[in-house]
Amino acid sequence: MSTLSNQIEQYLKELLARSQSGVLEIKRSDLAEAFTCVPSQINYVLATRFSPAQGYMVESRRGGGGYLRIIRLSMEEEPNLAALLDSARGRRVTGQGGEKLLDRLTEEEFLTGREGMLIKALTDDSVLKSGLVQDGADSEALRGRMLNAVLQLLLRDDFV
Amino acid sequence: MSTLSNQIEQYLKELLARSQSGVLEIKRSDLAEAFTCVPSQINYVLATRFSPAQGYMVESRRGGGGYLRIIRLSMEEEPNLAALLDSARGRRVTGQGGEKLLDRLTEEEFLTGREGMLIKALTDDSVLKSGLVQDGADSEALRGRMLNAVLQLLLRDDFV
DNA sequence: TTATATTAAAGTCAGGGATAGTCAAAACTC
DNA sequence: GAGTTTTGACTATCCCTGACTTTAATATAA
Repeated sequence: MSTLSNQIEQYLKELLARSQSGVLEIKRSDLAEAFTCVPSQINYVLATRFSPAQGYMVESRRGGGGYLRIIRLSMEEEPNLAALLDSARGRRVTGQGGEKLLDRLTEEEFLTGREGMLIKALTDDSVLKSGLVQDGADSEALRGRMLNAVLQLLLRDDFV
Repeated sequence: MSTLSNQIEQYLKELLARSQSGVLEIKRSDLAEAFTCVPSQINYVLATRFSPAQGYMVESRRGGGGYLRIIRLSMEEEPNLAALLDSARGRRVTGQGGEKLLDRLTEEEFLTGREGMLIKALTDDSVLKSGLVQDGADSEALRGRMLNAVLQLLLRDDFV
């Protein structure tokens, strides 16, 4: 009844649930062989069912000794962060808006003072807008992606 | 899980950690025999994991009585950090290059593990290269400016 | 003693193997 | 027919090997 993609999804989520650390490492080729499908099928499953919006993120490595690493995000444990991530998805963020968010994250102790300063420095207009005209154009979109990456990282189960 | 290269890397780093002087001298042929591989495998490991950018220097000698000498470069003193900043000014930095630099700054304890992870996430290709920007070139210039900003911040007297 | 040959290292580089990623077309489901 | 799933051809990245080159020490010859 269930599609192959659903089966693979269930299998991965079961392994992940058992894993305790919230991290699952597996070889794409093994997985594909176990389910008798082409390897790229796995990428489809990951893309459609293990996105950050769905509470997961995926890292990987190619070449000999390559792997997939699926990481669970603590959406339930940190509803405030999860809500922020959700509302920030795909948003452009101004310099001021970014500072506000970072101050808030620092105040609520999701970030240390140093971390807040570092991220502010990295997301400052003086860094994102180079002398070149074109770069500056969508610096706010870039800042949005950057802050999104921060929120995602803070939600990682294995981020201590 | 681990590739041969990883194992050799770990082995060498362990020996290096045990040697108080930060210098390790070893014969390439012995090492290759110990790990049952061709000698040139060792060169691959040295090139990919013990580069100057990663905080190591390798000297060697051919012929009878030849050897490899791996030297751990320490950044204990601030002048070295300043020198790093100087050499990085205006430079474009690849994703790989950025990761290596951040790993090193973390290992030398200029950054905490969390800070390193945060900055890696912020300077990742997936963040810097939007779907809209075709030019990978620009993302490397941007990464250079970002890492420069990190180094500058680390050098500030009032940055605790 | 000097020159040459031999032996014992390490270096380089190109190619093949092992993975994973991308994308568009075909196949399937509702 | 629209949306979803599945497939496979092509690409990117990392690892490992072997043939060939270079350098240094030692042995041998003149």
